[in-house]
Amino acid sequence: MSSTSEQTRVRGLRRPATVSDVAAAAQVSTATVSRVLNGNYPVAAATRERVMRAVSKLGYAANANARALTQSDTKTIGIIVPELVDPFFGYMVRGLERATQESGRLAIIATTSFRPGAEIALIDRMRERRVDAVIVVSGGSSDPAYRRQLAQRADALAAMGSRLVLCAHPTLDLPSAARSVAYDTEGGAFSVTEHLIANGHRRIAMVGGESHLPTIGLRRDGYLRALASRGIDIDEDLIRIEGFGRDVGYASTRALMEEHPDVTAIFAVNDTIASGVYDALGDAGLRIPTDVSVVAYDDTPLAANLSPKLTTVHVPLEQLGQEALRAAIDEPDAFSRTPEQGLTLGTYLVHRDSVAMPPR
Amino acid sequence: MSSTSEQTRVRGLRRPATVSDVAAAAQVSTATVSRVLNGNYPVAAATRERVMRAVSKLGYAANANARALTQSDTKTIGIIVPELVDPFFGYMVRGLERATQESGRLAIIATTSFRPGAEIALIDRMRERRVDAVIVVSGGSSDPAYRRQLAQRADALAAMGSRLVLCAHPTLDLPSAARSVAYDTEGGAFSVTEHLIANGHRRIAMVGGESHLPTIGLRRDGYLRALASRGIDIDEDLIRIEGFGRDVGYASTRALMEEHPDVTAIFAVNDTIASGVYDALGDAGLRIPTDVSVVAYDDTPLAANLSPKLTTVHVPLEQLGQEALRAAIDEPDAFSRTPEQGLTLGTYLVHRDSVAMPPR
DNA sequence: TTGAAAGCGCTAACAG
DNA sequence: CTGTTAGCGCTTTCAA
Repeated sequence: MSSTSEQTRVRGLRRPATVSDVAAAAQVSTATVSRVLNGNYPVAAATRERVMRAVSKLGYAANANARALTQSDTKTIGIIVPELVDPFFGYMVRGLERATQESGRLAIIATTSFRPGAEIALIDRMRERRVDAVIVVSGGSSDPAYRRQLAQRADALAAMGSRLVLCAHPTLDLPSAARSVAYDTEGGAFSVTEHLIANGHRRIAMVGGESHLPTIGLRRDGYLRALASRGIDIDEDLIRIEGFGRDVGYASTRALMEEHPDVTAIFAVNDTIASGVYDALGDAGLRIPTDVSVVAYDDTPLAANLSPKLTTVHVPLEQLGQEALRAAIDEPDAFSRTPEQGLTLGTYLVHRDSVAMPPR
Repeated sequence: MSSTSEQTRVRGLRRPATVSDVAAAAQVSTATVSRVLNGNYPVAAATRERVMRAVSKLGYAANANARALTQSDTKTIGIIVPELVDPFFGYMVRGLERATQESGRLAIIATTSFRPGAEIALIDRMRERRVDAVIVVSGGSSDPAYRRQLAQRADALAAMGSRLVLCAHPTLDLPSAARSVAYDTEGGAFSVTEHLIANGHRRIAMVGGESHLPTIGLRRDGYLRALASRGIDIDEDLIRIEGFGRDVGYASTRALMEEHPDVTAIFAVNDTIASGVYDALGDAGLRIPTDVSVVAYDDTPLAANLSPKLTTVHVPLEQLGQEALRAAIDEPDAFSRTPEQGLTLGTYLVHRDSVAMPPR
């Protein structure tokens, strides 16, 4: 009881201990304190000992802000993401955050809740913090003005020795210092649609998504290309890009099957939508995959939990995050394996139980 | 093309602009620049104009680290959480992060992946950053040594004008400067069990969780108290606290129903476990709620997506996060509505379709 | 309304 | 091996 340590006894807003305090307590100079703390310079064992004792006695914690002032980096990464709860973003952020900690850094994570303009504003706030890099996950829009702003921020960051990395983000298509780590969105959509066609389907609908989102555009592109490559007519009425969420998947599917009972397969734009599709089909008395086949995109845990288990496109979410961090901190040359526009990770189809041949 | 701005033209690691640069460009002193930027001091309109022009010309972004050195706060909150992808933590972090942004701050978010010891280490790293407060979400353990360390950190933070807030965390039960925001864990478990009993159930099993986690301990306490209060014998063999995850819920339930076919109701320790219970029951040819009733805890979106929709205990996750942030930044007196140990938010039962009277 | 100068806590020459 | 000192970029008295 009587040995309560110094800093716990003195309650209230006292000034935290500084190098000088430690130096005084250990009877050395501040330079010596700095040296033992950073361990990057020879110091006599006895001295070191004395300093360490003082450090723990005073509960000293070096002021990272002061340190940042003299160093070129801050050991901080900025991460901007639309939403944290959604597993699509969640897994990417997980990969990102873990890699950040492994690199000895800490992550400032900020969400935009899809607010337009929020990304740019947050990049600026992170630039003030002098983060080693800022990583913008997905989101964004195809608006040219927005892309121009992003490119401008990329250059501003580069000018101060930092970096902008786009993760699972539509390409900027603009000369800029931004790096980018993406996945093969269009290709995944192509192969999953192709898979349906190979199974004999011709009347294939596409459900879910927001038409202004670049990612969705790419998924549709892949779908269309697959259809076209097999000479199947495009029926625009089978494309129901009417929003996100399970409910939307449900409603769109109910309407779709009512109007087009000849549809034998549905490509849900992501796993969540697919679960709505499942419900709608069930309520309409249609069995999966006997009556209608269903495929989706993302391969979140949900896919394996649906019944029948969902055939879906696997996106290497966590890996995307890891690679984005590498792109953020790697030396320029180490990253040179990705010449210009950046790295693109492959996607692949995970075959499960939601696809069969169409009923006759 | 020719009007490329200054900072975009000069590529490479140039030193970012400073107040002095701006001052020089605007022909004023650094003090004046600081004053217009902070807007907390009268400055002639013309001067202000000149400064602002220089700011945008140079692409100046104030160095937050330097600023932190002269200010008492850093506009940064530290958040430590076991995992981001899990919706239980996800929603809390969402509430936390949003409230943080609304308060004009940015959040450093770090995950522990349940690594023992990681929390303490991360608190220390955040203390170096001089965060305005660090919020530890859930996790933890009932280990006394750990609790002592936490209490010590709480005091160390308080000593430097910061603060430690425990969110949905077991109580420290130790005198310390830590604040705490929790939910009525035991009460929720009590009422959901009580609900089952009121419906006529006597053979009520409990499935899922890790016995060393304090939260699970409290959920079991509520369950036991409800049983005891109605004079129902406790059968330890109906308590299957064998781990987390859907798979565990499945396996435990299969074994349970095999050994105790007289069980008519199952209390799953959370929604995820419940989905495993659902599957197991289904595979065993048992219908919900006709043959066996199921209830759970958390009320994540999953609950409403299961069929039949799951009756579960609602936990105000996002609100918990918001309140934790309030506790983190509120003036001492404003927070005084929570006298000592902190705030406890209520839980309540959400009645859906997974409970019925037991079969005869 | 503006400027000069001190100082926040730390690190990195540069001397000894 | 250790100490002195000069900043890093900003805010803030104190004067003008």
